Amino acid sequence: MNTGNNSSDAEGMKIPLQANPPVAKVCPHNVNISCASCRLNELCLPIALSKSEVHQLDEIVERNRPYKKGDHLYRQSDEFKSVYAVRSGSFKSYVLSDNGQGRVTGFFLPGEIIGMDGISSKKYANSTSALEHSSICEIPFVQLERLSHQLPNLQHHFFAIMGNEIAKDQQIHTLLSSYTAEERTASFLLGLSSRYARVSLSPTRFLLPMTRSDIGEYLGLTVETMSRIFTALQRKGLIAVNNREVELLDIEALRAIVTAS
Amino acid sequence: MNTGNNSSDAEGMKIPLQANPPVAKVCPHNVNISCASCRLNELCLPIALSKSEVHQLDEIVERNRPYKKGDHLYRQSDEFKSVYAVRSGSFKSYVLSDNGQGRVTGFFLPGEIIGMDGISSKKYANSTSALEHSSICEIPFVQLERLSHQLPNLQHHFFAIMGNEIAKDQQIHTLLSSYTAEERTASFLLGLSSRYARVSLSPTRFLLPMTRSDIGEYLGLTVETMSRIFTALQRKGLIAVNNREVELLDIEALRAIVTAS
DNA sequence: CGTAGTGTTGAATTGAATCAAGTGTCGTGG
DNA sequence: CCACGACACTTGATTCAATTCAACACTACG
Repeated sequence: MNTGNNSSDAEGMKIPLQANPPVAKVCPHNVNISCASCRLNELCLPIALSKSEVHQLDEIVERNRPYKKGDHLYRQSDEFKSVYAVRSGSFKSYVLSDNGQGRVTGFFLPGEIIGMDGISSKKYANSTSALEHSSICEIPFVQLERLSHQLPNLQHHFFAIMGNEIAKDQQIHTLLSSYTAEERTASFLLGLSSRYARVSLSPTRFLLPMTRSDIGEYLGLTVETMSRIFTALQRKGLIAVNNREVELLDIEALRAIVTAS
Repeated sequence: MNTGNNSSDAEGMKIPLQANPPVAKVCPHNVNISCASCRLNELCLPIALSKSEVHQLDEIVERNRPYKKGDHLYRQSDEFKSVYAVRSGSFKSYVLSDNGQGRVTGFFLPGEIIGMDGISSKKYANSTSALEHSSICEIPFVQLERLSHQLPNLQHHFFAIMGNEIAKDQQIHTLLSSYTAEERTASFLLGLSSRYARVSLSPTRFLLPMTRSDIGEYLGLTVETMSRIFTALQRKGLIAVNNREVELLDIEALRAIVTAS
């Protein structure tokens, strides 16, 4: 009910769209992996938990089969049931405005938590779908709360995760309310860069899992503007773009653009 | 250290800037009031707590003396120590951009919680100051965490408060990324309206505690645009404005503006 | 191989910013 | 209690960044 239409392509072996594939030999979409052995456990929910605590967390985590591009984790106003941790691939959250066009509210990379907007109203405030072949750990919220009550470390950490989300959202508020198109784009690219770095992927070369249109909706700009800015940044020698492939050639200069504001 | 320069005007008896003063006879800035007897306890942290639980919460709440207009609760990158519940008056959070000009990231009315952006980084991400003579309950976060661990109700409720903040921030993301100046303003006024209603003040007549410039910074618009939009909405007969005094004359029409997007 | 989705580029348009010049309001100190 | 100064707000003229409209190129996938 709250999960979208998964594909039947459960054994998909497609190489992930990351420029630098992870070192681990296991398929990143592998369903049979515990929190304890997950290469993301240092960044995800298990952070700061002891071995036995991680084991308890493991018990409540549901590892769904992989999601195909476009599959939904949940849809706007579905009943809130779980939060999700991205194990591989990437997702976008979006809302549909009354006139039909969507607005992207967030992108999620491995190790990041999805769905916290539904906690208070008991309904998800947006829809979330996979941008590519991806896999997810689902954490039923009632059980997460119960376990948090038992494990102060987990409670502390989940407060921190939510606080971080709040801080990030406020940065975006500032970005949208005062940055130019170029500043927004530079900031977005730098943000992606550090998020890829966090999961040990190259911070300077990566594939964008989302379309220009998605980025534009996220940054409050049109596709055309996105395209023009990418071209402009490339002409200035700050980045190299080829379709979804991006290379950041001059991080300092990009940072200077953002800070200029 | 983390609190700004409070004034010595502890016994200030000024009538609060609300259009409809609260029914309670006690001074709304009164320092000596317990959570149990606070008229906001149905909307604030004590929600859903039992009598004895409220009593325990009471023990950790610090009721500082009132803040004068402009006094700071904390400043950007101060060490995170507490979250704050507004008891009376109002506050704004803002960040200063490198070129010196500020961007307002939030307004806070009675019963609302301030400071959650500092939880994860252990530093406040913005500065927060009083917009008028105001009073606050300070809740040291370490103790709030400890108590949440003991009281599942409190843990649950604080998760909900944070989730609500996240959902709200995402709505603003959408607003900033796709609404026109008029839509933003209408949405802002309707938002204020329901927040005043929540604390039993008139949803149609209220005084704005913040300047046009504050609103503009919050909505990503200039003061001049704010002024023009207010005038335009007034000419259309949707609102009546006189300085800080606002009356919403046609809520449905305002809603229609917002939904039009 | 064809088609739908994605991306690019150009020209015209426009909503809001900027620049500029005021008036109104409030709190303070003389 | 009034006068002063600082700040808050308004209104108009002009500019500009980004959107819109339009046409086309690329790619990827069934």
